[in-house]
Amino acid sequence: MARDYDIVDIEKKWQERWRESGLYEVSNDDPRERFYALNMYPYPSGSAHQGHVRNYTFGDLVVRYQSMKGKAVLSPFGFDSFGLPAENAAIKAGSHPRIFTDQRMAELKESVQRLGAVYDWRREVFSHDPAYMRWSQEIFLTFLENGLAYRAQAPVNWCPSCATVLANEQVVGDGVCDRCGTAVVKKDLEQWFFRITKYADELLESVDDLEWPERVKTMQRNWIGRSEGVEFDLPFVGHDLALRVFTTRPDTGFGVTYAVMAPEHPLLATVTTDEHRAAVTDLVARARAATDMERTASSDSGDNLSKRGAFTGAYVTNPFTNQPVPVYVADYVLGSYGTGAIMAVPAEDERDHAFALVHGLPIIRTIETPDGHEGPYNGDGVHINSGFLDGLDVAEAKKKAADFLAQSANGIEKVNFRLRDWLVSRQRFWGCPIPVIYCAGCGIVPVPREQLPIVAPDDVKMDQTGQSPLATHEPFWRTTCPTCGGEARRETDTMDTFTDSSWYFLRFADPFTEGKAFDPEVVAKWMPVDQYIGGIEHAILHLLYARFYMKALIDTGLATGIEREPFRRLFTQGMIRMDGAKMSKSKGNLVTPGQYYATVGADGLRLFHLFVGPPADDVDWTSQTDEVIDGCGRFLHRLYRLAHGEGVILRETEAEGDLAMRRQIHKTIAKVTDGLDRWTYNTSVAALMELLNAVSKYAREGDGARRDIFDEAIDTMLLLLAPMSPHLTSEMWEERHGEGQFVHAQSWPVADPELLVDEDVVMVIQVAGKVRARATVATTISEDEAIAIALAQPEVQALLNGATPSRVVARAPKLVNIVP
RNA sequence: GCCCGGAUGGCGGAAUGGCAGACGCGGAGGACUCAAAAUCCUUUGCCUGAGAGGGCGUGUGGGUUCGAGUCCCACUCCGGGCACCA
Repeated sequence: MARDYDIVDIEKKWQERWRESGLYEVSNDDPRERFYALNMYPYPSGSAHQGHVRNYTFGDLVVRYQSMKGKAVLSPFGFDSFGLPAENAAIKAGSHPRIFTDQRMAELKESVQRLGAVYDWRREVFSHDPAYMRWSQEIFLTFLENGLAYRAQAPVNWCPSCATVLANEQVVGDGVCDRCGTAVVKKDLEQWFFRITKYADELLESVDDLEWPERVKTMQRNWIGRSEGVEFDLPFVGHDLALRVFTTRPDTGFGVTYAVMAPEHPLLATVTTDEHRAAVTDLVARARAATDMERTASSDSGDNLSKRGAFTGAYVTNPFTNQPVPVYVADYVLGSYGTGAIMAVPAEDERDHAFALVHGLPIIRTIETPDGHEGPYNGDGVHINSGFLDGLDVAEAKKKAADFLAQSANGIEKVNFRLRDWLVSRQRFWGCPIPVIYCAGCGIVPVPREQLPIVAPDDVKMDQTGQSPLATHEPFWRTTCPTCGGEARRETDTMDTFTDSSWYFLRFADPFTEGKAFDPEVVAKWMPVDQYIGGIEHAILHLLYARFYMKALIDTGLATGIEREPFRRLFTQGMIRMDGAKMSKSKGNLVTPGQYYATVGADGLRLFHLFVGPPADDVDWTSQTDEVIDGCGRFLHRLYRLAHGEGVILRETEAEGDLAMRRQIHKTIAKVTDGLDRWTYNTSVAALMELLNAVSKYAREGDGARRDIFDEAIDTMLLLLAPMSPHLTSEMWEERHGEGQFVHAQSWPVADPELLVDEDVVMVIQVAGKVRARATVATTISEDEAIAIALAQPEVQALLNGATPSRVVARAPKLVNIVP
């Protein structure tokens, strides 16, 4: 047997070479066409698992492929290093989150390097680096100055047992505290918000232009949730007040038989009559105490609903009918959406219908239902019982009703969004401190920029039952007002870690500039990200927040001359699953990559992840998986042995089969390239396997291979495989072309168009759509010639039995279909 | 409930409206070996047939087409997202 290789040695050697050579360091003034490839900012969770391997295999393939295509590729790496897991681990161990985080960052970094993924490590960024925090905080201040950050009272998650505020992520399962299991309730606290709703329209509209997976785009659209309707007044009977409501169905106004206020509605106490006050107060108290789960539970049992609504004793006048209708309070109406009150149309709205049944409220149909329809109907139809709207369809009636409300009830057409402003305050320690100071005299005072970054001290007790850990550290929060010099108090909340991951890609583009977050000119050179790669779990929040940041940074002048969308193309990879569950550390079903490095190497494991199926699909890790991984390793060994001439017969003379071999080489170039461009990596790998099979046959059987064609075949395979399995291809390329030759520094091969077209082709001859014969014909054959050949086939003659075909379809040179 | 995906051999999967099942895994048989591993070769959708061959076949039922895994309509099941947002 020909000599074989030691994959562990080879991978070690090349990983060192790549580190030393700086092959993937890219300068900001590189004149080549730019390409920004980016994997999503990872949370440093320690050694890489298969999900990481998959993610970074795809990312590294893009980097090396685009680089071989002659682009200046920006390939940075960093860590989303703030966050709860480190804080919780530190509390448990009586340690500091930084210790955990730094260690886990080192582990993940080591893992991606062991995989052979290459980055420009000079650009490394991590969220808890004071040099990064400085700019995270400055961006906050800029948002504050521009009215994009504001402070407001908001209901937060409160654990009565721990007496502390919880971040959303700490509320688990059925709305209970993840520490003690107590039901979480809402409590109003002053919180910081980012005004993301200012961009709701733009965030929604520009989704259309993104080259993103359709389902991610849909999820973004649903989350933003735009709806058009009318806002108008329902005047209270006996008060000089009106209940303002929002509806998308003004056309159903004649069917309004009651109105509903949210428990949080500011007018509720005023309009409630004394007779009903006790019941209303009771309901409001229970709504506030209810967990989100209870309140939004969609169990439409009448029992449940009856508890959740109460009559206020008040009436409003329906402007359509001029009749009074009762006003209820119910927690199925949200204080935070629309006007916090609705007109209820039980005949045409499911929720109103269910509520009306329980409370014995009248139901008046205003739209003719299809035959046999029962229950609420929200489809199109002709209006009935609707005065001036009778006979109109929904679209016509909406328009007319909106006009009517504009004249008679202060109606205005209004667009509402499901999207709320982004609550960024977190009562946690391991995050970026919010850089403001509270002064009794001056109010909210931004920390002067020259005092940034505000970094939390190390000696903070995190395991507190109270509010933010930083609030227990007096030397931190006690300060003086930068404006008046008086006693003041620092903000002790930290920012949501999603703020850190909302601009890191800009810092990657320019981590070198001192004195600002980034140089807008440099950033404009690299942005937008050409290929963003990550998990589907970030389909909504991270991507939405980063999109918002980009727009806000442009509008506040921090970024200029740059596209308003940060990520031009997005690819979301599938999950790794085992026994139906997502493979994850918390589920304890990890299959670590380490065990494969000794057998098939990182190269073989990478090849497996590319080959196992379409990159976007989930991967089921089964009992067969190890065999498939071995198969990928086997392919690499077969290539190596063939290249080293095992069983190969070489000749200088020409022979039959030479041209066919060259054709297949060039067809493979086209196929692999197409697969890489279309993210169908599994087919690219398959094409390489096919080529290897063919070359093996060509070189080992009969007359053997012409030397130059054999070399062309091997070199082409190495080039095409280089982005997938970079170590072995590097080693083999160096063996073949000499010390100092990098396969990844070569140009990506280009298929010769003349070799993509065959001289002869097998034409399929069908009778009535079934294949009955085949004939080898020239590619240039005419339709008439094709038909003549087809009709001459004995199989065709037999089936036609002398009859004249009723129809003959020719698609020369591929197919002729004869219809008897 | 609404929205988005998906369904192809024993398995992962391939296939511009034109030979369904490329490629790989697994299986079967063989070569090499004292033997095994490794490697190599042959074979492998299902039914039928000794064989040549024939028939069937891409979740179900219709449709368009000379021709449908692919396009259209209706449905079933599976996965995911959203869900009192008026």
